[in-house]
Amino acid sequence: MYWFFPILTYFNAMNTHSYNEQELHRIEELSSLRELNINPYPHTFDRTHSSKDILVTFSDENPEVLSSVSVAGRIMAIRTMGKASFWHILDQDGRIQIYLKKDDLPDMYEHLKLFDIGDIIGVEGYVFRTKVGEVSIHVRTITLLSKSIRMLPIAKEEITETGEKIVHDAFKDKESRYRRRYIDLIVNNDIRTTFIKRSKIITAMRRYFDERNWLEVETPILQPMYGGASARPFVTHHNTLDVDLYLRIADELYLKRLLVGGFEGVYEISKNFRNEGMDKSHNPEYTAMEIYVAYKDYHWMMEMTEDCLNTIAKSVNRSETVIYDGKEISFALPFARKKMSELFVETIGVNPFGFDRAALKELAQKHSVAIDPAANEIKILDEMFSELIQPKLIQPTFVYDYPLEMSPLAKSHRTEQGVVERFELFINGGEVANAFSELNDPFDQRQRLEQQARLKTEGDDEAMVVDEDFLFSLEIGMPPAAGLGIGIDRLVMILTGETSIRDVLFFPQMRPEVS
RNA sequence: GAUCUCGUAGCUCAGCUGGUAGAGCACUUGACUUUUAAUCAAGUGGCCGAUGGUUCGAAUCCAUCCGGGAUCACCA
Repeated sequence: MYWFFPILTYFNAMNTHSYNEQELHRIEELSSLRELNINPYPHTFDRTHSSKDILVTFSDENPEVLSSVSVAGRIMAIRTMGKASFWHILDQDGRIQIYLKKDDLPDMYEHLKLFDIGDIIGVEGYVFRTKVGEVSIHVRTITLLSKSIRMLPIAKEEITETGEKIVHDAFKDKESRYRRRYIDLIVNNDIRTTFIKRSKIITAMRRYFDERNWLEVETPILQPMYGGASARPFVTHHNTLDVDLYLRIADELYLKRLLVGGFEGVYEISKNFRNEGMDKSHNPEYTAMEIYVAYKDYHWMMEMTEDCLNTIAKSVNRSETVIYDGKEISFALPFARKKMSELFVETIGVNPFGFDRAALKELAQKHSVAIDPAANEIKILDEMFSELIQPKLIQPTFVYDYPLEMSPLAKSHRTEQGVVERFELFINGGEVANAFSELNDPFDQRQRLEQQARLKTEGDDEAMVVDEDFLFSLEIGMPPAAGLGIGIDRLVMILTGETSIRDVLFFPQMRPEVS
């Protein structure tokens, strides 16, 4: 049947894209393959091993253990020496060399010129070690599994005498890598391991919570009213209901409703959306983990947080330390704990909690912190903290006991006035986690939200809105509880050593390309 | 949003104060039955991000725009 699919058939399906000369040549190869009765897109292939399986299993003493293996992967290098060829194929675990010899592939060898870098193939053969010492597969049968039409940017890897790996002509243009991440993943081995580690971090976190019988739940992304954080939302529209809906900025208020509903430990790993700027540590959609545990407070949560992160770090890095941005970060227990007010005293010699606006402005000026003239007390305080103190918090540090006005969903401190039971975890000067003893007094919560609503009418477009149903749920009664949010992307950045959030997201947000 | 910087072949990059678009890899053809950045020989391949301007002449100079990166501002 295949000979009824000449190249003209393909032209009908390829009008929308432009092909260069090399790509047109590959499309011609498709026709040649079909004329030879070689299906360029078969349905399955049975593998016995991955590349890594073979490399770790092979032994020179007992090579016959691997006398018949089947491996599949993408052709990454072709070195033809007349009647014999050495290729490298890449599967999820890495590369392995295959050896193709004309004598052993009498029917296929001459057709191998129809195979290109980028094609996915399956091979069957026996494993041996070449003269030069590379464990390789001596191929008995080769099967085309997917013909590649587009050029792959091929980097060449050189192993120096000292064993150092040099990559020549690596695919490194950031824009192309982000826009065509699938190519990046094929070609740049490091980024693949980063994403594998990202997955393992999330798995380790989930395992930690599941082992403690906390329930993973899902709450709405499309919300009639947004809340749980201070941020500007995305707005969308539901046609049938004819209402505007918001993409969630946090899942806090829904998870607390579940505590009201009787669940005693719930968590969600959620995509959140914030309609704000983008930079090395902000993407419009990002992943957060929020967890709420009944009958606990923020002291307990601090211990759980450090233990959880310590467990994850050890699990994915096999080490309590990681080098980040040239600094050694240690996840060893316990993490440092600093009261926010004490940090102020340590840094500027005074605790500014409770200062009026004029006094705060003067203090900010004294320490050269630029302040928006319209900023209220809390914004000035916040600004001073993030300018003067936050950059110094390199090792994991819990900062706790925040000013009440900064934290409308946190419970008032049991002994201190004007302070809430809240902590944030900072690593390398960046905020990684945020937690409180959750406010469950419905009257206090109403006052705080109404204060937020006033700020909103005064022009603070990140202030929260009053969610009456949430308040109603608190009136039904929420148990005392501790809540924690962790920025997953930032945690992944630190544990993988990546300094841009775009390098821990498969598909970071980009401006659309104009065609 | 502001400033700086980049955009040349599929990839990585040269291209100087304006004068016929270059290299390596990749690709094509040929040689080579244990190579590994394989090698050797000969080739193909470009709207020089886009649009205007200056000029006899623009990849190069100028302006605007479009994308990216970095820094800053806002935020997690």
